[in-house]
Amino acid sequence: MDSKTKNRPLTPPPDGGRPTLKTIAFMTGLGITTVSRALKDAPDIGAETKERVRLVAKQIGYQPNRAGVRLRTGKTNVISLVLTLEEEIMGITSPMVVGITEVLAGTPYHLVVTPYSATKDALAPIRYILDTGAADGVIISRTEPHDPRVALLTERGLPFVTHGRTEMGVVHPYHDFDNERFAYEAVRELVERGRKRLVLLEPPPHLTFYSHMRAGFEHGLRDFQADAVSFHHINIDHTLVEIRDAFETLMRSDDPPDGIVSGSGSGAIALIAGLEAAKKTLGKDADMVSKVPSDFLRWLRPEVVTMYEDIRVAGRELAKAVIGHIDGQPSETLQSLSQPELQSAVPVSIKR
Amino acid sequence: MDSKTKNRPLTPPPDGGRPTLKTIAFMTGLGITTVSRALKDAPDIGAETKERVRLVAKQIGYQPNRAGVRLRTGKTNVISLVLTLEEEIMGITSPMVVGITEVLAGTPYHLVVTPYSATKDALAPIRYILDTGAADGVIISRTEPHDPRVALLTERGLPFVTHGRTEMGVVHPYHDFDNERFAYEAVRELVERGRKRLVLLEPPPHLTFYSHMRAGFEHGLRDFQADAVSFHHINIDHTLVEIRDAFETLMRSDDPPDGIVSGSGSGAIALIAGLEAAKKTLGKDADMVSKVPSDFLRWLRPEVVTMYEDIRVAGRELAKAVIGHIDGQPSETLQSLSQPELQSAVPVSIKR
DNA sequence: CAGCGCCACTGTATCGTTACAGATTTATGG
DNA sequence: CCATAAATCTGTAACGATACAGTGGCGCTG
Repeated sequence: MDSKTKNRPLTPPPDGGRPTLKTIAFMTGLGITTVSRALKDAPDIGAETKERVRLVAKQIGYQPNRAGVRLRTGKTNVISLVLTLEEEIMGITSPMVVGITEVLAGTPYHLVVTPYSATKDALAPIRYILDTGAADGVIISRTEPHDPRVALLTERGLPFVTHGRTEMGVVHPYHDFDNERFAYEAVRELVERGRKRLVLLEPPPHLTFYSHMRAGFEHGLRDFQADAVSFHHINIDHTLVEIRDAFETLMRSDDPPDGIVSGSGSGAIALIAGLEAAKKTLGKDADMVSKVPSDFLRWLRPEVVTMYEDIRVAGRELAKAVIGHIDGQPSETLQSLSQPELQSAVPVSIKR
Repeated sequence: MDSKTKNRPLTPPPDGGRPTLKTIAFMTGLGITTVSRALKDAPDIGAETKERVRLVAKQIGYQPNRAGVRLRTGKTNVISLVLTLEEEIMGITSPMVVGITEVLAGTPYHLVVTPYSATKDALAPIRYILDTGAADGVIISRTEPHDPRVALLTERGLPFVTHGRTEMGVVHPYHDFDNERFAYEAVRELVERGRKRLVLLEPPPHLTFYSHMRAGFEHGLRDFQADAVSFHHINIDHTLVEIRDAFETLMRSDDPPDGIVSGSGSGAIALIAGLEAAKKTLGKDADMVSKVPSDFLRWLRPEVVTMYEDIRVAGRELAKAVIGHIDGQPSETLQSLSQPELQSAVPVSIKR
């Protein structure tokens, strides 16, 4: 056997393991290189050969070895979802993961969940991914107006998408919920119910959507002529107990609010508890509009007006956007905003 | 330069990229093999050499290239969490993922989420992982008494852990919630409140914990002398609307139950809605005990007795168990059962 | 018919790591 | 003083894929 024959595997590949390019090369009598190029539809391979290779590959269920591809090309086929461990509250992660995987299912991408402790450096997981080349694309959430993660990822040229916008003059893919619109419509709803003294349970001030929600709230107050009651010392990142206690105090004060806008579903639960601890009744002494990621509030407290944020759809949009970014589509085309959906009452079935 | 010199890199490695074994070999003047073996603490490397290598590796922040290791050894350093896309209900996935990643954070393992559509074949993702060698270990949930996934994984020798037990005479790692105990204690609670006609919202019959929960329920009925009201045509996998409607019908019947055991938190919500649609009052016409994965029910409906299933802890246990299995620990030592925790009332803060 | 270009295919080297089989040096025993 | 062992280190090949630089055959041109 002369040395020329190395690329054409005359030795059958070990049949115990999974098929490789070598297996197909052996079966078709072609060279490994040819098989590789045939499968990527390269222009210098004959049409009939491609067809044969594809057929054999399909027959034996060939799937490229990820480690081989990754080692040679650097392509990981991994999307990394970077999460705070603390982000679990009200289970926003579940539908998000579901939405993402729904989209990734039709692609070669896998989803890797990369957590970080909120008490530590939010940049740490990003650095890890950059340093080790752990992913082809990254999904991050809880964005800040000047987000160092966005800066770093942009600088290093790693495709990413944010759940939430930034304000740094960098055009990047994002998906966001229209929190401004939400708060504006929430105010409208409350004023339509005759409420005039409104309070907002807002996001923590360092996150971008804080200002969106506040802007919508204040715009609504102006347009519909209502007044704000201050509740700035508390936000949706506080514990339920803290929110409840603070709100009870507020409701017991001389001039309590009669309309409540809650920026989170779990926050709404604490607000309700605080209101009731102050011996007030929801729907009578005050009305509430809340953003919610699920159905529960609507089922248990139908008197709360709920606006649904579909996290599953967000997951889908985010996944599509990172992949788009990886594929080189311009960032401007990878930005989307989802609108709050005013939820109707729980469906009532017709009784026989 | 003679051919002997290939393993000792006299050429400095490309300094643009991340450090490799070659980088360390160049810096220490050692061979690549030596460096590799030094870092794994192999017995044939001198103590002083090991120390030097470790120091340099640490200094330059060396991290093994996962693709290289994976290609050479087959070790992926991946744990795969296999989920139904439909499993999102009541957000069980979130705390689970958090728990798992908490444990994996201290290891070289990454968490990959591998979903499947419940309407399709539950074996498909398992086969994929086996065929492509995509993971070193697998976490599966929603186990059945005779679970084909467990059979396949055992047969093929891939380490795994189940969330839930099986009944197939195969000893394998698992973590489970003691649903029997839960139902038993739930019955006790209800009888102590004077309830005698009890109904169970049970798991779907094909899952293993169906029989656990039923056994506990029936055992409780016997021990505490209460009667069962049939509700077998409905289980926790039905939609909220279906559960509510069926339960409303039951509550409107001639001889409705006065005690309710709910096998799921979201199911409880629908049951409450059904009960109230039948113009009954929770706590008066009937009492309810529910298994819950979160705080919400306790906050919104304090009259429901809740038993907490800590999914985050489950995630931690599952992660520890797969890793243990991978490391060759005997399966018998990797089995755990967590007990229901009767939740106290929502904490009340002391008012000034 | 030499020369050229094109088509279809192939060999080699390489990514980073590790298993394996040496190789070198020094110590030990007879 | 030579053979042997022990201790420590090293080269080669391979995992599976792909970039790159060919190679051989064929037809066409002048």
